[in-house]
Amino acid sequence: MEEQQVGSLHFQIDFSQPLYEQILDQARSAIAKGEIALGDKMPSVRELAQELRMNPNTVMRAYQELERDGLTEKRRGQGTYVTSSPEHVASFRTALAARYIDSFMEQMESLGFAWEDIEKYIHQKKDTPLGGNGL
Amino acid sequence: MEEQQVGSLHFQIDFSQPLYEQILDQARSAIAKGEIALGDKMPSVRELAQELRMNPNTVMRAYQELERDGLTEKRRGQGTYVTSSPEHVASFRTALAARYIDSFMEQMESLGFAWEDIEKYIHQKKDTPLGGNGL
Amino acid sequence: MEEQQVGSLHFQIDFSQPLYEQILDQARSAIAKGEIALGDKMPSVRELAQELRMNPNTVMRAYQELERDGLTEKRRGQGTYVTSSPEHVASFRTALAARYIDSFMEQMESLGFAWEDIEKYIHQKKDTPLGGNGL
Amino acid sequence: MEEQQVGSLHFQIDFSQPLYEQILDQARSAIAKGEIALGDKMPSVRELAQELRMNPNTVMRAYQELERDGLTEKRRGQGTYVTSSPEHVASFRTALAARYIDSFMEQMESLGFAWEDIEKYIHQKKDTPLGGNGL
DNA sequence: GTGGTCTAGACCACG
DNA sequence: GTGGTCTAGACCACA
Repeated sequence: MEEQQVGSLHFQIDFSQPLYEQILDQARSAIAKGEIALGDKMPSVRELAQELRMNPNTVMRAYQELERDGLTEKRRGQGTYVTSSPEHVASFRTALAARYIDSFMEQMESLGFAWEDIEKYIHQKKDTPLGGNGL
Repeated sequence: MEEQQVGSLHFQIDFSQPLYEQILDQARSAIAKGEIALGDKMPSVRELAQELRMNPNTVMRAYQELERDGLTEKRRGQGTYVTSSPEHVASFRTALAARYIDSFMEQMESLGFAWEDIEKYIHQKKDTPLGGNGL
Repeated sequence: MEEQQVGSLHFQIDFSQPLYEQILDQARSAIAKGEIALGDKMPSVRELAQELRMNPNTVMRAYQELERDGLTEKRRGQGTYVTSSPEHVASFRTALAARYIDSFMEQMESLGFAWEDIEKYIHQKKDTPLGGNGL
Repeated sequence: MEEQQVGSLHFQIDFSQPLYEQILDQARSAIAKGEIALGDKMPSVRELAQELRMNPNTVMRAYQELERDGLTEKRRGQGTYVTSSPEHVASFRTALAARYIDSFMEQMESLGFAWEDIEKYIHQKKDTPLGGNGL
């Protein structure tokens, strides 16, 4: 469980998931939450790879995905920049949230939980761990 | 996207995930939802492999995980049976649901959504797909 | 977890071990502890198989082992009898105990525990579960 | 009865038990005893398979169990490493020892030996093999 | 290079 | 018949 600060970005890496995926998720999160400002320069692939002690290919793969997401853009000879379009970020955020929700609902449904069960759980929230009857 | 009925179990297999994982998930689901009754015999490894047109080893791997989950039990020379303990099933179900919920909440949090946002979404849901303002 | 009383013998069978092995172990135990008297008649293979709802072959296999152990003897046309020689039982008991002890010590040694650790544990016995420093 | 040195690990394989189980037991032992240091790299699946002249799948199965025990951790594309958490090792060691002890006590009890008999035996031990009177 | 998944097919123990 | 172990060898994802 490594923790690294690189510019305004903060990374926390372990070995339980693919490394490129962790970079990707955490960069997405930083952009979605505005922890790194629109239009800002991302660390270079090389720099980030060095800081995180990874192979540059691993970082590059994450950066490619970010660009495909529309969250970053490469500028020739200058590096990678966070998009300056708030719309891009917003639409990405809702699209990803939708995917998360769908997949979550599918999982819960496969265990026989209905919307109501989950809703009930959300109302209880952190106060009580999973109870007995249903959820 | 294959669909197969094997005894009281229904399988739908594609190539987007490991095969043994799909068998595992769908068998878990069938047991958790009571689609296959407690104490019932599961299809034999060979039979299921043949029906799903896959290698017996692949099916066996899924069956081993099911047993580790406490959802099934092997009887030498007789076959694989669903546990007859409702407690095992219930505790497995809540434990897995808890994992799903935690991981989902973490994902949503990483996009900057709070409990309230999700709650709000659930209240709208199904009627309206993902909206524009936040979620 | 089935429980069955057959004559003076008591069996408790589950599916976590080979069935013939459970019969064997429990019959050995009954003879070693004198729960069935020297010279007594054992249940017939058929009878025991019926009571335990097993294949007679399974029971037979256990009976063959018992005879190899010198704990029982077949009498033509009469059935299987517990040996009437206390020496046979005693020597079997010590030999088997020796095997158990050797194998146990090997296991504990493989985890880096020495005689002294085990001795210490035995002195504490059931009072305290496994503690922190060493054992 | 093969003997093989692989890195800092020593393996001794025969055909009396499943091969993967022997690898598992001996690797557990090496880790529990500190014969391989915390955080060290294990031999790769392929390397060990080649040295022990067995199929990589067989080695992999043992490695999967080791990871489930919390004794090792896989790092994608890098290899398998011994956990660097002494707590994991310690808790595994005591848990396994407890299982060994319980099962041993049950065996001895089934032969009619009590705690005191075993204690007595331990006090004699090594000097004298199994005696005649009781144990 | 690493581990992970999968297939095809053999042989074994158990009932 | 059941599940369990093992081999040989392919192909994939990740670093």
